[in-house]
Amino acid sequence: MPELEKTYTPADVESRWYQRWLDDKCFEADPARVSETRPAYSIVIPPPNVTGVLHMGHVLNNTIQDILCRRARMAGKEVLWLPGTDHAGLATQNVVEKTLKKQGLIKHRDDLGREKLIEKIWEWKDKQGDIIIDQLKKLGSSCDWSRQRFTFDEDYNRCVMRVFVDLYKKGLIYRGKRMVNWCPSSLTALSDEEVIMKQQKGFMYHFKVEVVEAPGTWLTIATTRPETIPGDTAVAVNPKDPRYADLVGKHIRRPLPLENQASIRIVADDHVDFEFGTGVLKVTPAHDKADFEIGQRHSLEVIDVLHPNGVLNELAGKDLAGLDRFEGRKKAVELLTEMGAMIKEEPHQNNVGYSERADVPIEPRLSEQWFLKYPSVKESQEVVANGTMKFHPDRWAKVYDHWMGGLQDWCISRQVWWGHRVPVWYRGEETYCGVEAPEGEGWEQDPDVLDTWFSSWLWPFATMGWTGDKAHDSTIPTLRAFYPTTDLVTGPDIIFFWVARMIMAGFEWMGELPFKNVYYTGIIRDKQGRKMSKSLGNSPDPLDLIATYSADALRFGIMRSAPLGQDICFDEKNVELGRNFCTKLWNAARFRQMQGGEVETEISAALLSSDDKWILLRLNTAIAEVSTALEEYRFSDATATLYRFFWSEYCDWYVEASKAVLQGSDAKRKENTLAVIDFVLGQTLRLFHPFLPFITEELWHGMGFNTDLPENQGGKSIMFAVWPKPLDADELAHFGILPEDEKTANEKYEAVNLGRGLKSTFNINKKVRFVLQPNQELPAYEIEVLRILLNAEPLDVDAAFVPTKGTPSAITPLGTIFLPLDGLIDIEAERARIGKELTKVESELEKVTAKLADENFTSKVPQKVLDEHQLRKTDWQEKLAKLREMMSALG
RNA sequence: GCGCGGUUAGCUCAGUGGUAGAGCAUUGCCUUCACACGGCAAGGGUCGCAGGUUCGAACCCUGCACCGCGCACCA
Repeated sequence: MPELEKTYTPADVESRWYQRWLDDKCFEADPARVSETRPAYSIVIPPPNVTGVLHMGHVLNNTIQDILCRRARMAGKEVLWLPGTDHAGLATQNVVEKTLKKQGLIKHRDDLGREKLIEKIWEWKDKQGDIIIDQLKKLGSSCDWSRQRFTFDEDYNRCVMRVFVDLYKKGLIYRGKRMVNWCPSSLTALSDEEVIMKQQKGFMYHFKVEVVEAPGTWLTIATTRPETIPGDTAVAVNPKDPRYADLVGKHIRRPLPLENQASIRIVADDHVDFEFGTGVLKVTPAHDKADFEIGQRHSLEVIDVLHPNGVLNELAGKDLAGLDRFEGRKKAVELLTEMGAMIKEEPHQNNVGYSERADVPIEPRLSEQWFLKYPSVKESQEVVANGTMKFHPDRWAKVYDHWMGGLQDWCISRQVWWGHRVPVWYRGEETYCGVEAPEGEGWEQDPDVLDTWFSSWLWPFATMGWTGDKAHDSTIPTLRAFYPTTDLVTGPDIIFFWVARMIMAGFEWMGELPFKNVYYTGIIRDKQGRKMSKSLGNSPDPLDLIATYSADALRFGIMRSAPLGQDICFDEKNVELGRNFCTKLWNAARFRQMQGGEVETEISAALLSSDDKWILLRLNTAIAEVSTALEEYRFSDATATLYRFFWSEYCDWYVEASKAVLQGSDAKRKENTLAVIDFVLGQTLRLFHPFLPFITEELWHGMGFNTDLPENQGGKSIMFAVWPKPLDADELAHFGILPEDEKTANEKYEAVNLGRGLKSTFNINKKVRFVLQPNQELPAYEIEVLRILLNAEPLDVDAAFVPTKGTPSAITPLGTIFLPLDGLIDIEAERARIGKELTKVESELEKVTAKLADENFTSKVPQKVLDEHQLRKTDWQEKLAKLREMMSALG
């Protein structure tokens, strides 16, 4: 056995092992190895943006995926974790444009033009695009890097084109002039999902307009957007509103623009809520979705008063033209006030749609865009509703179902340059849609590119070689072996953007669901409960954390604080705890090494102590708990079990107890104890490996646990060692372990706790004499363990012990423990201590006695509960009697 | 407005009907030959509020409050 360094140096160890795993191709999946006895397990990574930098969300998400993959490998599965990055259309173009502007190379993208800018972005991608990939490697991610994909690779682009053409031919993709969400900052259309509603504090402006046919009659209109008045082409009232019934069909004079105070119609429309505002709605078909629809119903003119960038145009009139929309609003109020039309402005809270990325209010805008009617909706909705595909936690299924039930056509075209270009060409009146450009002269391709998510939704199969040719695809080994994938791990914030669409795409082009389980992580928040974000600067840099605490520590820390489906309150303390845990593991291994070299013998049933049996039973429990927790995606429960088992049970109790043998003179027993330790440590390292891949690998080899194992079962790497199984009934019988063996040791440990309590109460911090008045026969071994755990010197066992008056004592399952204080007895202190305990026991006894005396209780309760209470009562009674005895002994 | 989640020790959270738990933090003691990134011990909670069901409720039901999120939305 090589000797372990005194201190663990994770930085060296982690980079060394990661390189070794890569060199040995440990992460590479081979479809040919998949068989009935070696099932496939696959995950596709949620591709991070190429512009991305690793943040805590990635850490959480990828640690979970890595745990699932590593656990699957140890369970003997052929594992594919398929990695890659997303070209992230607009986001990436913005980043590169900004960089170029900063470098002073361009003032505007038009300085470069489409081709050149795309070239620049590719250059940037080739240089910077792998940063996040390298960061994922630092975390220990066991992805099959030989299969790394990019959503804008040539192959992938072809997939996107095929899908577009297919949908176009099916009539599901169409082009149309519609009201869309327009981002005046990015100058592109957005999908509904990219618009986030934000509450705004603004003003409601009330202004009056005169009825043309009845001079002197005025209507009051309430609006939040007076700058759009020049675009008004009607006012609307509810047909059932008696106040205005006689005005319908008449006209009012539109106050703006001043040079064109047109007369516009008063129409009746059900959309108008007569309880809101004044019950009179100004209708601006060009700048409001609902108004546009009213306009359609009443054949109103559409007057667009805004430039695409949100600046008012000449149709807004000479006073407003050239002003930004918000400046224009102020100006419009001024103008209305000057002409005496403004009645009042009152503070008003409303919700305004913002562009998710640019964080500016979007404009509803009439424009020509490409739309998609979602395919395979029914199957996709059903597969989740009927539980064939499982969501964890399952409450997200409801959210999904609700969205799927109210699908709106998806605006898929974007007016940016970086992305998959719409595969449609025009020549005069002709339109051509195809994967390749059409033959012949004079064709011009549609300038738009596709929404990034229009490529991401193909990720599970486009990354596996899909071509769309069914006959061919069915022969592709990767697709055959690994599609559908097993688990998807992602955030609930992209359930509509990505998950739902992938499900539909899966059914549409593979005829099958893309994954069987979806695990939704929580959202990482800081200590104050705020979402972690760049702008708040409250997100720690994971790489700093790795540098300070190690990747293992970061993984363990984040898993420990990530309960199923709950947001995560991140605290660096958890990472520190992870680091401490690794140190503990390292030292526990060193302790084993210091006890001697390799053990040749098997564990001998005859030589097992009660402590050995206890730890083997606790290990059994831990294995079962961790395995179940992982199956149910309860990662924080799994780490809690590991922590408890290893730190409290193994280190604090078992290792300390085993010192009785290890420091003793019986070589055979010592050998046997070491064999138990090796067994437990070996199993423990396996259990830990998915969570702490690096230190477990280092110790696996450092302790020589790999030496006698076959190459592919732990000889080469712990990641292929067999996942532990609890000892079954036969094995337990073989070792002579009975369930009650746990109790024997537990009683001993309880006695220790009570003895230590005495010491602490009386402020004894040296080795000191204890006397045990046993209530049963105790083997010498047990006494020695007791002595060591109590740190007693000596521990006398004396059934006939007569304590000096006032000697502190404790009633334990093994008998009464005395702490003789030879002349230092503080009778008052002891009386106070016993008095306190008496009070507690009396009150407990009272409670349980009262319950048992209540016929209402005894007649209705199951026998089991009754027995429990009866037993408890006896226990308290015994304890009470002893305590009284002790009290009276004090005089 | 509709829906979802949360409310348990100072903090982060377990705990789905039968004696209120863990880790961290705090306090005290201990540098004992694996580990001070450690050991041992102690203090600390009317389980958000009000009703109800039950022999018995942190847990089940109803209502309410507060925090967070999602969807929808009226100018």
